[in-house]
Amino acid sequence: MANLTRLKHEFTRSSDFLIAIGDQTRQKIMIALLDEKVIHQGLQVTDLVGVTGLSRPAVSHHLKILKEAKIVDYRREGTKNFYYLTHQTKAIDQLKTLLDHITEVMACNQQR
Amino acid sequence: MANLTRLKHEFTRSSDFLIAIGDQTRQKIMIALLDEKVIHQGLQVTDLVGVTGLSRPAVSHHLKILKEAKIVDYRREGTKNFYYLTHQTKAIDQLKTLLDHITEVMACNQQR
DNA sequence: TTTAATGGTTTAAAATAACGAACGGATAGG
DNA sequence: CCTATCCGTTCGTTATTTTAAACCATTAAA
Repeated sequence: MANLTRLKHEFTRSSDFLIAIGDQTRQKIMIALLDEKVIHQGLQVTDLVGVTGLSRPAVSHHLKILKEAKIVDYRREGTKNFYYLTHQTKAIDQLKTLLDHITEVMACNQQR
Repeated sequence: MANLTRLKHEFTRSSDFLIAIGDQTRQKIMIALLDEKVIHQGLQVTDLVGVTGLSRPAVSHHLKILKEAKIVDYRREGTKNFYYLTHQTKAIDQLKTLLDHITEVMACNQQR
């Protein structure tokens, strides 16, 4: 009962995140950002254009979505914007919670 | 290095699942199916039409996507199709693995 | 066999998302 | 001040997704 209401909220809460990370282009961007452990100062939009093979406006568009999903953030330096992953695990944790609850409810149904 | 290659594959592997569960209508369908713990014999398409407020072809379409993502399956009884959640946790587990690895790589970057 | 119920598929329309060309704003360097 | 660099935004186009009307197949019931 309350379980399903909770699930409903958790689905809603994780929707943006799910949509954000479901897209192939955005996955490429995230992987590139995960990769920059050497540089560790963020990647410029121009760099990500190279990674994705898309135009700058397209990349800019995806970065906006990732930014709104709190997955990335950026820092200005002159005219340059350095994008990096917010090292927040909040969205990840919330999604994990959702997945756990789904598993839980399924297991509960399973046994009867 | 190999970490990122692995992540890339895991992203690809979970893509269908992410896209499937990111949609609001499909979330409604899944919640309805999770709810049928009393009946526990599956829900008919007509039932799901009521739940979602959409037309039958639309529901049928979403069920197809959920079916291809191995999230639901169905059983025929005469002219009736009873849809239920495959109680497979494989896709869920794979996604959890992905999330764990992301967290891992992020933590690794964090410390330097 | 005829009629009703159930539901998948095809088709076409509508809504949404993704995309690049062109533009403009801000900053750095000369 | 002028020029170049970097990047977001606007706009119109294209691609993809979502949707329902119409159609067809299957099965059950009369």
